[in-house]
Amino acid sequence: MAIDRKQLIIEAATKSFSLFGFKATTMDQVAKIANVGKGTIYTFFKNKEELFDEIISSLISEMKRAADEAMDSTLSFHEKVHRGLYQILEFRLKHQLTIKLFQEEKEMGTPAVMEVMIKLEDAILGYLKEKIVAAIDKGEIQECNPEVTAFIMLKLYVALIFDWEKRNEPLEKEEIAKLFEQYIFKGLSNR
Amino acid sequence: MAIDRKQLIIEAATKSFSLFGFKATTMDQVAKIANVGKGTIYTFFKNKEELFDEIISSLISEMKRAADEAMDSTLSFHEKVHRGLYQILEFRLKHQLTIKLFQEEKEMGTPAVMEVMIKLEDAILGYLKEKIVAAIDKGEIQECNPEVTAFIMLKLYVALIFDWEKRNEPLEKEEIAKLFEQYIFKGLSNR
DNA sequence: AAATGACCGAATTACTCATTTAGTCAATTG
DNA sequence: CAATTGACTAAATGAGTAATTCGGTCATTT
Repeated sequence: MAIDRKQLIIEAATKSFSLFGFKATTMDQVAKIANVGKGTIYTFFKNKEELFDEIISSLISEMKRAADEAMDSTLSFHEKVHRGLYQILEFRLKHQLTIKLFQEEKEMGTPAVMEVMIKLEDAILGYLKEKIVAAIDKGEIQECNPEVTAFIMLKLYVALIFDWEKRNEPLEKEEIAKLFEQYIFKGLSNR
Repeated sequence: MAIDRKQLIIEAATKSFSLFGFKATTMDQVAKIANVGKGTIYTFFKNKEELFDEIISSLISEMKRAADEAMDSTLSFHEKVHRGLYQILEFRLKHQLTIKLFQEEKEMGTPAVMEVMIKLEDAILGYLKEKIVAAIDKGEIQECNPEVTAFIMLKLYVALIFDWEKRNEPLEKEEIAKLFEQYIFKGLSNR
């Protein structure tokens, strides 16, 4: 079969979004990098935003997979959540595309980027919520509101990883796990 | 004695900062509202920022006073922190000036405003830290790092009061107290 | 001595117009 | 003839610039 043009376009766009962000990426540029006529892009994607969305959807899958891989079923719930969340947030910290988008969100407030960041947060919250519900069912943790609990866990992690080091020495991964246990978990655990 | 020009200037500036924010407030405007020549302002304050700083310093005192008033010594540490923090954040939510500055911080990133918001956060953290150290000394709570604990408490409260309601029904004061107890306190308390 | 407001240079804003861009579609290709 | 293309268009952008505004000063007034 001939080269997969759709894949070429996705790869080109990913590269360009990672390098220049959403706004500064032009469709002409994507077409050029992909070695494809601009019109071809529009046979696969309705518009620039849809192309962007498709890329973000894969990113979300990739994140979930990374989080799942960081856990294993022998771990306690508390260790699972710590490793999963840490993995996701580290992913955010290391991945070119997420770094660029994070920056574009706060520096320029590009609407399409804002939207996508909400989607990303929702995906993380949904993922967390799933784990929490499962843990409640198994009696690993107390009854609690899964939405609020997921929200609090995420906020705490973001605060410890991103916000704390704005004004202090960064915390080690182990310290974060310990703090998480001390503040959240000892209050949640059945034992 | 004649009218207190310094006080007039402070009142005029507070009014204008509250109404238009820091950047959009002109010294001519402050002078006009205060019924004072512009030059007079500069006999009391080195520049616009110093005038702003003095106003913020009183604001911080006012906040601390409000927090202190919301507590009484018969309360448990957990109730004290809840009431104090809630008071401070509600203050932020209701006070014209803080609302305007909060908005100016994220929408325009005015440097002078950013600086002052850091100062405000530091004041809250310092205040909290004091209460935490006292509680540790009295054996009311476990040993813990007071800086990190203050930081986590503030972040949790801000998340529950400001961030949660961006995408959900606002939480009642009682719910917030309960969540705070459930997630933070049960893990901290000696009993 | 205290207060003032006209004045100044720097910074910001309003505006304009040439350029760029997202998306279309008639022509082209294999 | 289905897939691909890039010239084309209307809309958005932003560089350049003229005009205004602003923070701060200081000679004058009270």
